[in-house]
Amino acid sequence: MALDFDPIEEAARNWATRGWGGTDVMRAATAITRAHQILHGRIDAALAPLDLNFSRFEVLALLSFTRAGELPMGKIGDRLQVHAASVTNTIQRLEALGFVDRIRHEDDGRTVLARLLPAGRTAAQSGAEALASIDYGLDGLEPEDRDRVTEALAGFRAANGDFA
Amino acid sequence: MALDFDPIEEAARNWATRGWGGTDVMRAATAITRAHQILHGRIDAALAPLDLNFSRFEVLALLSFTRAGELPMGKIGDRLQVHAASVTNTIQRLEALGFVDRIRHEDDGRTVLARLLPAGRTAAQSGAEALASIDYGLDGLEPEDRDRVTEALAGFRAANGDFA
DNA sequence: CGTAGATACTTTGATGTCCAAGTAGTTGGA
DNA sequence: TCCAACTACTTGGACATCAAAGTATCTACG
Repeated sequence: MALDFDPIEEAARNWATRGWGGTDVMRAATAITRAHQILHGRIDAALAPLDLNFSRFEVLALLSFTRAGELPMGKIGDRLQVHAASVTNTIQRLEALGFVDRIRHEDDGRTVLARLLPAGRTAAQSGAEALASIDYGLDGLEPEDRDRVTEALAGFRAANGDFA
Repeated sequence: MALDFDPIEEAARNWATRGWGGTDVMRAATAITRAHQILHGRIDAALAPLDLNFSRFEVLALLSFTRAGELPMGKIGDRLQVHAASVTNTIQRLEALGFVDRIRHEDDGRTVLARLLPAGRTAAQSGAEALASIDYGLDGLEPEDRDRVTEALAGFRAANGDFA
């Protein structure tokens, strides 16, 4: 289904012809969007055999990086920048899969801790290997471009409240 | 809600510590994902007052670039790289808003053409202005970084079947 | 011709995300 | 001590996306 021209350049030409302005940012934004679509598809495909998708893997990876293997729901949302309701949903899936369970916080009755189970730790490890084996979906991005993209976008993220 | 550290660099450190490999691609992929989240949120917010979101705007823009202001549903999906069912859904919304209508193809009874209506053309114009006014969501991305991101990702997209 | 297979689109169902509202527990000031 | 405001999470509803199945139409080949 590949087109025989770059749809972004085509759109940029039309954009400029209409005098719509901001052509360079339009191109960059569209490139990011399309790259994300490709990435997301490849990553989810690689994780599917493990009953994971990217969101679920991110949670398992985050938990496996903590000392106790557990985190409050709210902290997970903060770190992964997703809505609290999405965290609830994701944790419910992981719980059904036997990868995590939920426990009450000792001192604060409002807080629910997601706790990594042995099967979840194994799944995180397998997921990391699966992602490494497909170059994290970035097969085709030249090594020197990887850091360039990372650096260019780091400034953008910082300027937009992603971190201080 | 902003963190006081870069969560990507933090994840990269943990990643490397665990010997999970592919740290540089992980950083690039995560940066693209987060940038996309920020972009998408800003773009949708800018378009919301016009009863549009990014998908709907893309369709209107695409139609406005054609000579006759109409395209088969399938072509729209090809150009925007979205599933046929999503095109059906998006066109139904745009139809309910009075921005497009659907007509039968003269020669092929299977084909449905989405046709831009005057209100839709106006909305596309307004949307383009709204996006230009927020720098297409890329406020904070330095001008010299814009083309750098576009170029770096063009190679990636081409290598992944986006276009020839 | 007639029909099997291809094509174009829609419908249905499963997922995932967000927002807004609801519930439960905590905290600080009168 | 008490209660109003705040915090943490869950629930329900709206939307968007995709996959797979269903419907209608077209085309190619015997």
